[in-house]
Amino acid sequence: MVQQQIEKLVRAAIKKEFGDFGVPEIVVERPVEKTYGDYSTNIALQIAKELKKNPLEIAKKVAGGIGQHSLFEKIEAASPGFINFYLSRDFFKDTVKEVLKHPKIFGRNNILKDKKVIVEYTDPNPFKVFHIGHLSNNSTGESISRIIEFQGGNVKRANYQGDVGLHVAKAIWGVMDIRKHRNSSFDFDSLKDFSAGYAYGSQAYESDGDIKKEIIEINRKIYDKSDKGINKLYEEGRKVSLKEFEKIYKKLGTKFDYYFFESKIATFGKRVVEDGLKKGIFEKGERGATIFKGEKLGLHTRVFINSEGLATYEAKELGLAKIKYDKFKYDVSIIVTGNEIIEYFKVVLGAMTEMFPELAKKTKHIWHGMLRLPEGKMSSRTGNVVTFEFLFEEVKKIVSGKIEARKFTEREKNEIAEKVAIGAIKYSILKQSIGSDIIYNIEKSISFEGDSGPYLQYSLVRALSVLEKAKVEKIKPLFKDLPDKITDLEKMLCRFPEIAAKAGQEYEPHLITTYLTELAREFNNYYANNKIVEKNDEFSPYKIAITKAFSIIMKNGLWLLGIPAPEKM
RNA sequence: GCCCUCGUAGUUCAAUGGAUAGAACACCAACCUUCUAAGUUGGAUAUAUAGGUUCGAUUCCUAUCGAGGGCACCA
Repeated sequence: MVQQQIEKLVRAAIKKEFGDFGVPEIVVERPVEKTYGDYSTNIALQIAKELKKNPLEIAKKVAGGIGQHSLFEKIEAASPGFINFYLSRDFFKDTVKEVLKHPKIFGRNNILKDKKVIVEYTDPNPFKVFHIGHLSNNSTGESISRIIEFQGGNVKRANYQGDVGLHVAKAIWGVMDIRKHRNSSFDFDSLKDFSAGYAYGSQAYESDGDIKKEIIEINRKIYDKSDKGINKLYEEGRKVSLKEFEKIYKKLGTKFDYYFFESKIATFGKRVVEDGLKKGIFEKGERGATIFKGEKLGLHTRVFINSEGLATYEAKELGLAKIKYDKFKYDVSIIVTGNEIIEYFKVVLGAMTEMFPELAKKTKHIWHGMLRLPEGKMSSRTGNVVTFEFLFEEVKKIVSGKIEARKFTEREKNEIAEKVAIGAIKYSILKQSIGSDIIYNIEKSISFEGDSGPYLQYSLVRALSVLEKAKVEKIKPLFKDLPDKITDLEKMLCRFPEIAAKAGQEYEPHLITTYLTELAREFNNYYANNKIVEKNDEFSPYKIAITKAFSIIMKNGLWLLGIPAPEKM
C-alpha cells in the first residue's frame, strides 16, 4: 500500500541526507486537513532533537531528497516540520480503474489469510425475549465477522444460547402458575408467552421465599429431567424460542455455523473445573462451592460450581472454549458480549490460562456498550424492555410511510421498508466506537437523515440510478479524457482498503461507518455539482466510472456493516 | 470501601501525542424545467476541574468531582 511505499522513500531519503543513525518508526498518516496533502509524516519533528537541527530544515531536506516520483504530484515541507505528500492524477485514475476491474475484491487484503477465526455472538436466552441488547450484540458480531472475512480470514459464526439456568426455571414456574391460578386457557405457543412467564416468575422469585424454593426445585428438575410435565413444557418453550430467533437472524442477515447450548456445555464445563480442582487450580469455598481465586491475578474470586453442584456461567465458558476448539481448530476465538461481562471474563480468562494455556492465548473478548434507555436500565425481569420485534416494526412503519407514494409494487415496498429499517437500526448501533454505552432514544437514535443508514443506502440508490441512465444513453465508463482537478470523491474512494484493514486490526466496525458516511457525503456533493451523464461532455465517461466505483465501494462497505443494499428506495 | 470503564457543542457521536478539535440532530436562511430533496450550500456553540510529562496533550501520568459496570454461587 501507499503508506509503506512512502515510509520506504522517507527512510531512504533520511539515510541519504543525514546518514544511518537508527531512525525511529516512521508514521505516515492522513492529515486532518486536506490542504495538507494526501499523506503526511511528522518524522522530522521526531528526529530534530537527535540531529540538533531545525525540524523544518530537516523536512525540507528529506522532501528534496525524495525528489521526483511518479506517485506524487508534489512533496512539501510545512511548518513546524511536517512532510506532506500529494498523490498524482494518475494514481487516482488508476485506483478507480482498479475498482471497476475487480469490484468483488477491491479493498480486500490478505492480512488474515487462512486464519481460522470463530466468532461467538448474539447469545440470546431461550424463554426470554430477543431485545435490543441482543440486537446490539448481533450487529456488532456480524460486522466483525464480515470485516475479518474481508481480510481473508476463515470465519465460523457461533451462537451460544442459555437454555438452562435459573431464568428458565423462573419462566416455567411462571407459566405453570399462570395456567394453574389465573387463566387455564393460557396457551403457551409463542416466545412472548414464555417471556411473560419469565417476568412474572422473576418477580415472584424475588418477593416470595417459598416460591423461590419452588423455582430452585424446578431448576434442579430441569437439569435431571425427572419431571415429565416440566420436561414437556421445557421442550415446548425451547422449541418456540429457537424458531422465533431463527426468523430474527434471517432478518438481520446472520447465518450461524454452530449452535452451542448451555444444557450441553454444563456437564463438560463442570468436569473441566473438577479436573482443575484436582490440579489445585480451583479450590473449595463457602458452602461447598468450587471457586477460582482471582486475587492472585489482581482480580476477584468467582464461583465456577455453585453449592447446588451446578456449573455457573464461568465454568461453562471454560468448557466451551475447549468444545469450540474440538469442532474447529481456531487460531483466534472471539467472544462478543456486553461490557457488563468484562470483569467476569477476566477471571474466566485467568482460569483458562491455567487450564488451557494455548486456548487462552487465542481467545479474545470483545465487548460492546449497552443500549440504555433514557428512562433507565432495561431489564427483562421487570418487563422494561424494548424487543427487537417492536423496534423493527416501528421503524418499518415509518419507512413505509415515506415510500407510500412511490411507484413500487406492494412486494417491493415491503422489501425496501425492511432493508431500510434494518439499515437505520444497525447504523444507529454501529456508528459509534465499540465499548461504550449508547443512550438509546428510539426517536432520536433511529434517523433517516444526516448520519444514518438510509443516508448511505440513499446515496447508493442515487448512484445506481445514474448508472442506469448512463446505460440507457449508451455511455460507458472510460479513462481517456479526465479533468485535471482531482475531486475529493476520488480521494475518498481510494481510502477504502486502508480503512477496511484498520477496522480489521482494531475490530472496529464504526471506522467503516464513519468512512462510508464521509464517502456518501462526497458523492452527494459531487452529484449536486456535476451532471454525470451528459452526451456532449467529454468527461462524462470518466464521471460515470467514478460513480460506478462509488457504487461498488458503497456496496462492499454496507456489506461489511451487515446493512442491506437496496437497488431502489 | 476496593477494582475496571468513561467525562468533548443544547443533544448523540468523531479525532494512531500533531497543523484551524470534526460530523449529525435541533435552530435560522438559500437551492428541485440536471440524472431520486431520505439531498446540497451557508450560519453559532465544546475538550469536567487542578497540576505534571512533552517542541506539541482531547489523547499519557497524579489528584479532585461526576456517571456507568463489577466486587462468592443469574448471565
